[in-house]
Amino acid sequence: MSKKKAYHHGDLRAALLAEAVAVIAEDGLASLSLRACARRLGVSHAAPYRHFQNKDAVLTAIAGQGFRWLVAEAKEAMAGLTDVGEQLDAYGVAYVEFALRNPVHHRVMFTSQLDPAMVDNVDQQSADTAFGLLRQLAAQLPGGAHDPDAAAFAFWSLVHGVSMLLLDGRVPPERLEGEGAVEQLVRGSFAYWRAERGRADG
Amino acid sequence: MSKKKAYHHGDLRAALLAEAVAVIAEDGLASLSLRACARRLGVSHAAPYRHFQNKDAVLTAIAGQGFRWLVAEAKEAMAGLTDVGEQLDAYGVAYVEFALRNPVHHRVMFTSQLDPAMVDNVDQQSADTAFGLLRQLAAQLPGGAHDPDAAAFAFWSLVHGVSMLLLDGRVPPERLEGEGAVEQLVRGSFAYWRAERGRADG
DNA sequence: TGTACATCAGTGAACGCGCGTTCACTGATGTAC
DNA sequence: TGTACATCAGTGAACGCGCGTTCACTGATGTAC
Repeated sequence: MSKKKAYHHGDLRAALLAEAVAVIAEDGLASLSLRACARRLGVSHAAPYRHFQNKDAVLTAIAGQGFRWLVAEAKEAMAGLTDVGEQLDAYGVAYVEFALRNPVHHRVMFTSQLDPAMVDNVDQQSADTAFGLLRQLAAQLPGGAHDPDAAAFAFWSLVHGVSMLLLDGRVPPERLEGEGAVEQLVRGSFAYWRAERGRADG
Repeated sequence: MSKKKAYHHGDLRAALLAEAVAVIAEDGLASLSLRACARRLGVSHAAPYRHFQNKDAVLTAIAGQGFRWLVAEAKEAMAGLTDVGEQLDAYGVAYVEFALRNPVHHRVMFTSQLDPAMVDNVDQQSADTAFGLLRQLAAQLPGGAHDPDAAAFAFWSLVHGVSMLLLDGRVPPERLEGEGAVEQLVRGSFAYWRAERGRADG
């Protein structure tokens, strides 16, 4: 049954995105090719062009998907929390967990040079939302002596840095295993900095 | 005079590294090719193979060069400072400034998947030194309630994150202009976190 | 200072390759009546 | 329920391309005596 090949794929667009992510995970961004994706999906190498304008459009779509997922997961992580500080921290943990769970998306979102002309409106909005959320939370922080932009920037920097270092394997893998290990690591980084108060320069 | 083409280039190895960096800066990592570098240097496309085993070796050499530069610059930035906290902060500022001054190196050092077999010993040492320095400083921090590894990790995360976000253009360029602007931004991030003490979770 | 020779850093032709993209096409699907 | 037709999502051949890498070669350079 499942052997019988339908002429139409069903959802080639989604399948291509997933396959591209898989290829990148296996062989690296540099060796991604639409032809290889098509081949792996048992479809002709011209088929992808029914769904994407070109190769760059596939990468851009992956980035967009990543931003949408990230926003959804961050919101879910914050749901139910009322304290702004706790919400911020939960966002941070969700951010790092998202990156670890979707390393290819994270890579494509942040470290590949995407053609801005290719970016879809909805995706751009999600990207803006991801940062906007942060900025909004920062603005609500009590004792708000901070410029919200600066605070959002500093916060994002830390969680982004934690993500990158973890993805780059700069932390022994055994420290990432087990329930809540990542969360602890992230919260540990927060704690480190907060405990640093009162040092030299103010 | 300078028009007369010498059969021997002089220092093709160094020239190739520089040219590769220039190509990546212009067209992105994906479109780096040794043939293009050779062409731009007015040398046959086989010439690079006198100096590098293959294309990957060029990238690895760029990463190695980056780590050596980073270590040198960090050390210079810390020279003369006696307070460990100040040294750490100076390291952090130097780190970000290095990244902004050498965006391609930073990218290659951290976001390209390099073949570990390719990494030269000296370069590996420099990479280890870059983190080792940090760890060593962290260990000397007064009031050392922290695990030095965790502290080094948290510190590195923040400066790495700041670098990545700046390189990705997530901060309006006008805020990076002018003497000391970057330093202020980095120190501002430190300050944000340090001021965060006493929040919710401990 | 001169010569012989080893070594080094280039050359240019050739290999085989997979890629992105376009095109005219055809089979499948959905819709109006 | 059946038919006609538009539209959609595939196919496969073909294009032109630049790439990485190897090879046998040659011109330049350095060294020993």
